[in-house]
Amino acid sequence: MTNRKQQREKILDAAFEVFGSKGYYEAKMIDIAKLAGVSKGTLYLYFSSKESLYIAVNNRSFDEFLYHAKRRTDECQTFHEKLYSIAKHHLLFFYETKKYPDSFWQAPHQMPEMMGRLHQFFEDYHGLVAKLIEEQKIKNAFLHSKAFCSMLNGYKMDIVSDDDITEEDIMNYAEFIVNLYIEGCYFETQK
Amino acid sequence: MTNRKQQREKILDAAFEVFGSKGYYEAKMIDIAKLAGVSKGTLYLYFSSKESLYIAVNNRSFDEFLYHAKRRTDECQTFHEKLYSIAKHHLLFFYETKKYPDSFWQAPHQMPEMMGRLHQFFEDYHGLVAKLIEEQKIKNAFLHSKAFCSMLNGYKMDIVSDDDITEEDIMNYAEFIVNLYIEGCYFETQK
Amino acid sequence: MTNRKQQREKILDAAFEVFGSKGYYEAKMIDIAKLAGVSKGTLYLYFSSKESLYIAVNNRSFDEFLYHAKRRTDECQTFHEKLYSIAKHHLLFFYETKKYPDSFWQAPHQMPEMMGRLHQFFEDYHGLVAKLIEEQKIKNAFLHSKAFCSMLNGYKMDIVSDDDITEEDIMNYAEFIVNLYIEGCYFETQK
Amino acid sequence: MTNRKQQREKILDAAFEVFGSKGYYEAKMIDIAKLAGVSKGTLYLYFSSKESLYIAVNNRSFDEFLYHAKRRTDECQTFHEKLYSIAKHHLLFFYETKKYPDSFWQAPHQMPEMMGRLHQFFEDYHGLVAKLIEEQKIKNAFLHSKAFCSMLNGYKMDIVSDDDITEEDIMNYAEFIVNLYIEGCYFETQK
DNA sequence: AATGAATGAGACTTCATTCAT
DNA sequence: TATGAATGAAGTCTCATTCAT
Repeated sequence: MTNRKQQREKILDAAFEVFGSKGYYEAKMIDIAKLAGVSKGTLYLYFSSKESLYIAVNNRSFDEFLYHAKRRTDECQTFHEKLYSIAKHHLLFFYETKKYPDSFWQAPHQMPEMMGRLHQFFEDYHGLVAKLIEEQKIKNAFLHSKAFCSMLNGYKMDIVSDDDITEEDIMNYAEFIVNLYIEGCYFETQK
Repeated sequence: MTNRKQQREKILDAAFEVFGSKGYYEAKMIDIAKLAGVSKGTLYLYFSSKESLYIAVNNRSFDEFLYHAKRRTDECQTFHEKLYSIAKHHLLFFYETKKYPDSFWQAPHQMPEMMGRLHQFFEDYHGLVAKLIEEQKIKNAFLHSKAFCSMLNGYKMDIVSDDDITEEDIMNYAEFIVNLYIEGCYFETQK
Repeated sequence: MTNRKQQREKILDAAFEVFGSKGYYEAKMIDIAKLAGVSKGTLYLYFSSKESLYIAVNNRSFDEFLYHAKRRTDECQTFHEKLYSIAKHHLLFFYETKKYPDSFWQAPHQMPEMMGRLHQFFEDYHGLVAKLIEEQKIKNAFLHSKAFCSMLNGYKMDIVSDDDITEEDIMNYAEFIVNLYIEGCYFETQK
Repeated sequence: MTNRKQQREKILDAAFEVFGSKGYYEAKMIDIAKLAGVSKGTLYLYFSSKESLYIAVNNRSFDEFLYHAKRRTDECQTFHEKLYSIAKHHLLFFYETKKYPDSFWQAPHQMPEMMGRLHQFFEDYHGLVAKLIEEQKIKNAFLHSKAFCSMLNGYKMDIVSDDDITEEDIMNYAEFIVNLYIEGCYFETQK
């Protein structure tokens, strides 16, 4: 039924919040159940274990992230614009989910399935970005993609822990990183 | 006694291994004790709790990392060389401790003291790098530092999960990142 | 559910036995669980900690004791009868629960909540007795009450440790104390 | 050596304080050692176990109490005076050691040797008092003694928990109890 | 005689998961 | 389908006691 699907989504939403704000180990099934407005037992009707619920949450998150990343770059024309759309999307994701900082692409060790899925996500994400870079005839596009995305990642902690940060700051960050990546470190310096 | 200090180090070494390979939550005090060759109770003679042991391990790790990072850049002359020494040191740290991937500067949530210490470490590290950058008359040196170091961080996963990676690969990575940072994305491209 | 209340009572009963016969510190949660026929974890569904279970046991005991003490004195007419009903009730409580000698109104130190509750119990009990005494126009009724009840308490150890004591002995004790309290030490002596 | 005896006393003093203020179970050997100014190991050179130290502390306390009780009654003439000296001594003991309320003649269950010793103490104490009572040709002197001493015990909690109580209050209590015991409950009432 | 580092049994408590209703 | 009471394995931490120095 669509009802079953709705219930599943409700649980995933709750799990996203709880896993995201507490981390996998501090998150308790009972908290997720309460937040979803169902009983503990019901969680197990939809997901076979805490771990599989965690993986499902992440999968949904990954898919959504990639879907929007792709859609937005497709709407852009120039290389600069495309990179900028990636950067914005990436940083805004941090900004919009800053209440759930543990939801950011980390896998608890000793959880091989999740590790694999995480790898695949990065593969896909970097593949997306690498394609943009390749179009510029730049070699080692995958390496470039990792470098570029890593710079974005590096601002996560700032975004998460700075309470006063604004959406405008995010845009400036994004612009800064794109310029730095394209032109190198002296881009703001008078020659 | 020097003996007491040795014992403490022995425990810290064991804790580094276990926390580093399993992560905070999957690490068990009994495993640390066994690896250190002492009893469970002894751990508590040196550290008041699992959490404080974890923090002590990280503190030692941070201090050592910063100490060497500083020493090595001091031995270099040019800007390029200095950045390269940072990059090498950073990536080699990942490489040498790849068996303990969870030892890389992550703080479990809900552990405020550790979070604070982690912040301070990054502050110190970025301060170190920012000084190098400032000497080049580059503005927003702290932002630059975060971008540069984040690129280094971005290769962590590759280093950790690629079994065939060599020390030479590390050097090439380092060189690549320094060039990318200084010259921008077209540095290998023929104009 | 009535079931939930029954389960709670079952646990309280078991806890009364174990705490009562071993004392707070020697009592083990696992023993209480076994005696109640439930698992360790179940105890914590009904009581948040060993300490709170202990307090709950005592509260129930206090309430019951006071309830019956009051009911029985209300059925009596003369001062002598009323005191005698108190004395009987008090000593019979010792007699009937002699297998659980640690259940007698002691609070482990370092347990402030329990200490407070114990105080309140004595306040209530002495208030009950003091009212009887006041009706006799006797001054300092609270002091009298403490003296009277203390005499009863003084026989606890005899009752608990003497295996051959009978219910008749208890009655004689009670009668003795009432007479001693009312008439003074020469009540059995020929002038 | 006398030195050995001094050391022993020092430990007993410390143990009295710690056991007395925390109770047997909450008292830690390390605290006793620290307070005595010796090491943990040293405790075991003088006492074979925590339990035997506890018993030794109590034994010393019992002996001292009885010694003084006896000496003081011997100095009195009349029955009233003798009872009053007992009452004063008993209540002043509570008063002077009110910082160590757990030192008052309680034996943790599951400690048979201590239970036995406690019994013997009461036997001795009541024997002392019973002799005074017997001299008055009162029958059942032992029962009387228990009643009398129990009344004294009953004020322990007041003495311990009332911070503002004075030595004069103690004397009044003592006088009150002696009168009550001798004359009965109407002793202050106008006939 | 004195120390104090080391031990390890054992206690309380948590929580993912199950299953009767 | 949904519940939530019950389970019990497992983990952290304590502390009396020992023993090499």
